[in-house]
Amino acid sequence: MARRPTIRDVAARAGVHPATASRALNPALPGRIAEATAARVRAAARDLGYTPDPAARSLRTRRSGVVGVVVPDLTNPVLPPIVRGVEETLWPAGLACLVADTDNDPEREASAVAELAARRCDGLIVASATRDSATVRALATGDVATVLVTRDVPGAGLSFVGGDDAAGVRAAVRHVAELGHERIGYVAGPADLSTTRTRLDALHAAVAAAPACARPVVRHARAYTVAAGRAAARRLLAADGAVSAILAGNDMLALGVYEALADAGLRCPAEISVVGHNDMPMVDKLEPPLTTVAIPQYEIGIAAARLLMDRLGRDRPAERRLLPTRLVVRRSTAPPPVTARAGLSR
Amino acid sequence: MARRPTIRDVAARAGVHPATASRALNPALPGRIAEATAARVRAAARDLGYTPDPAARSLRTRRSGVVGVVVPDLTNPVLPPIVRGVEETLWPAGLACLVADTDNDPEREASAVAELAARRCDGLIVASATRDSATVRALATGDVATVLVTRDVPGAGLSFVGGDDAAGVRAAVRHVAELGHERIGYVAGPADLSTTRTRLDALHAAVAAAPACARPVVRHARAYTVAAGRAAARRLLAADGAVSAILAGNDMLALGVYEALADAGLRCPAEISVVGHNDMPMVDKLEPPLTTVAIPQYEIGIAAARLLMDRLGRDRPAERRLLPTRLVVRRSTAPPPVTARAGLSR
DNA sequence: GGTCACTTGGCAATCGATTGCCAGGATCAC
DNA sequence: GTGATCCTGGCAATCGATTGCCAAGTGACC
Repeated sequence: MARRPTIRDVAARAGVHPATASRALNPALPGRIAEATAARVRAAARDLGYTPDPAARSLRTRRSGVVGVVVPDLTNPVLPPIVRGVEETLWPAGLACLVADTDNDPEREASAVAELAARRCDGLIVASATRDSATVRALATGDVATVLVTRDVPGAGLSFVGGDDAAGVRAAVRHVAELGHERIGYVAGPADLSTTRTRLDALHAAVAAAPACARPVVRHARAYTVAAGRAAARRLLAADGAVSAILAGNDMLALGVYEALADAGLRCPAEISVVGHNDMPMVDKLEPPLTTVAIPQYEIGIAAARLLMDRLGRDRPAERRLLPTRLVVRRSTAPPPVTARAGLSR
Repeated sequence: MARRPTIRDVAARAGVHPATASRALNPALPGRIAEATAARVRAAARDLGYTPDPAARSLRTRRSGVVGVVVPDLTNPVLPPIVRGVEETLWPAGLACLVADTDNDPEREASAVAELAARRCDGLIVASATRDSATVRALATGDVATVLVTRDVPGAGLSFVGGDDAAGVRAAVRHVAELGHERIGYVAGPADLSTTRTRLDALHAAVAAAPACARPVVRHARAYTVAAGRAAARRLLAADGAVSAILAGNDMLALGVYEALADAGLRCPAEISVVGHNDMPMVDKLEPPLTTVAIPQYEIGIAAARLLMDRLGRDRPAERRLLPTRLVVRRSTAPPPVTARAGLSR
């Protein structure tokens, strides 16, 4: 049966040396081969349906044309748009995406990165990093270009692309403050993620900047899940029954807050307002539709891929890019009740 | 700077020939090399941090250790769990996943498959196939092992893994029939997808088998999207104002049905019941929570990966596997209203 | 007419691992 | 003691594309 054509077959058909054929087919070598010859080679390649063997090519060139994408959990609705952005930017540049899921497990992250390195990926896009990930930190000194997405590792000196969470949180706080809320609760995510830290810091700063607002009441959830959000929101409500607005570290947690409110018999937004973060699909269809901070996931993916490509080959300094976020006001936020539950505890 | 160690370095350190080192490291060659020697080689490899160069290996072995995964749209919540299942099954077997998104575009599907073939993928998992996809049909005669997921190409002779949609639809019809619904509407997906056909055929059969039921009223949506579902549901309601239950080809369409009902001022489930298909994340949090047919997405991914691995190398006949589906009854279904809207048109 | 520069294309080495074949030595049986 | 058999490990070819170097050919210019 017909073996795949090689460059020698193409060369033979075009009546030239394989080296000539190789050069004729390489667009990076303009004018290196006479146009007439190059055209003959291209025609031969087309007739034969020739595609260069990537194994042979990368053996010689030391580049694989493959980028590893490490995600914490593809099932998390935030990630697919990012991966799509990455993938759609990389394909046209001749780069393919190897996707590895870590399930938020540091060990699996380590083995995924090791496996990806063993496969000689040209670059890595990592969305799974915890703030102290030794695995990721080690990448900074390695020879494979790396871009972090969404989750940063402070001080590691790696490039990073994410949404401008701080601005989003500021907008959210301003929004509820303008509605008249003075006692604000915050359900934060797990402390080992940079997103948690960024959002929490921004929250404190923004609340401090709102003259009428009391110090926010903060509780950490153990994970960015609905169940953890519910538990944290319960603890928060138990700690301070006077909060009239709860912001959540992300939409999953906000869903948990919804459940905790239902458990406590509190109506949203009549009695308590809720704000999420990320603008996951479908949160506009909840009851009530969730007010949340939208982050440009797809664009983040694109930007990460571009940044990575910039860094391939050349040795450029790490770069940080924050893309604009936007507060999407829906119906989970409203002015605080006049019959002041808040008043009780004053 | 230190170049990556090669098998020659390992061999030199262990005091053996590279060929011996290669064999010592190959677990498929048990006893080919004396255990003492093999241990020495393994130790050397470990000390040096040796990992074989995949390019060199696959150049020689003609296998890349890479599987292409072609999805129609990663953003569709049905797909991530499938991809995870595939990926988590393939990694431990030493296979990596190249993911390509086609955005439901036949041209992009064709170029993705071509690109994946050019990269010498060992196998392909395709979730994007339309019933008549020439691209996919051509894979049946090619030399790369292929497994279709979720969407089949009838008569192509390719392996297929999906949910048992027909059983799911039968259960859904039985459910609404038992609730007392007699006039059933169906918002079907686009006709060029096998899932649409399977589900629609099952619907007709199941309704015909329910003695009390009239012929179902069917309208096709142009795509599996909320907007298309809404438009189709409107047409359906306009065509027959007497339906008391609407089944949808998938949950996206069901969301569209919800919107169309809201537009028409009809309450669900009091006036009209709705059933979806797929059990997407979050549909349990809609108002009302959606009754739908759950398909085992993650398991489908796993099964597809297993099937593919079975077919790698050996030339096995195509195989079809349907995994059990399950009707999840929530609150979007209820008995039809007694004040018979239906009665009006009788 | 001669020299020089430039263009074009060929030669052969190279990337790193795998594997068919072979040889030396040990083991065993007769 | 001799021959057959097995075990172990080495030799070298091979996979297919790329690229540094070189040589032949072409044209220009003085």
